[in-house]
Amino acid sequence: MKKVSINHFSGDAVDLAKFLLGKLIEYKGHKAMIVETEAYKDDQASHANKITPRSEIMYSTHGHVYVYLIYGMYHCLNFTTNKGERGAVLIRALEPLEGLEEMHKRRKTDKIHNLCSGPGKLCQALNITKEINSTKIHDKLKLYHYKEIPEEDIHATTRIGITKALELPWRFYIKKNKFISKS
DNA sequence: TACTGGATTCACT
DNA sequence: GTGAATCCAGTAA
Repeated sequence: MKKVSINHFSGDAVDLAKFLLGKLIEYKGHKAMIVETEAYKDDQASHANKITPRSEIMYSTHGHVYVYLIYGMYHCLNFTTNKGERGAVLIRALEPLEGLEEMHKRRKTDKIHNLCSGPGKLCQALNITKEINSTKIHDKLKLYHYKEIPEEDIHATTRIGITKALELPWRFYIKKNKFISKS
């Protein structure tokens, strides 16, 4: 399998969000395909809106892993992008491929579609924690080309920005994929 | 130093 | 459909 080049992470977050669909994540012996993503850049509701020690990585790097804790209980996996500008792509759902037994154990469920169908769920299933925050892609978490997703199979949704009349962020998912999140 | 609230999930009704 | 769990980054003082 061919590694995804870091060069892909120097462009716009929206482009990257779309590009990442169908790519394969390998981490700690687990393999899973990305089926749902969300792009963040100028949205007031996102960490990308302001430079802080936590979000600094989104300004200063591209092609890095950005993991943070939400609601005190769940981790969210992001990739930084947009060289020279703020931006990140949140991974919202995965299709599990290998390492399912451990995923079931961690998630405490026997339903396969409940393993990685949400940002918090997939981090729990793959044991992704802040331990890999700010590491480079391919350093600990690896990313490979896996499946080409035709344009017509990609669904894009928008959300109106909180204070700006911008349609941000852009959420992308693979149509008819049973592993996408419900929300 | 203290307070506030969130890029979520799950149990319960 | 609603609310609780839970903790730390960000902010104000």
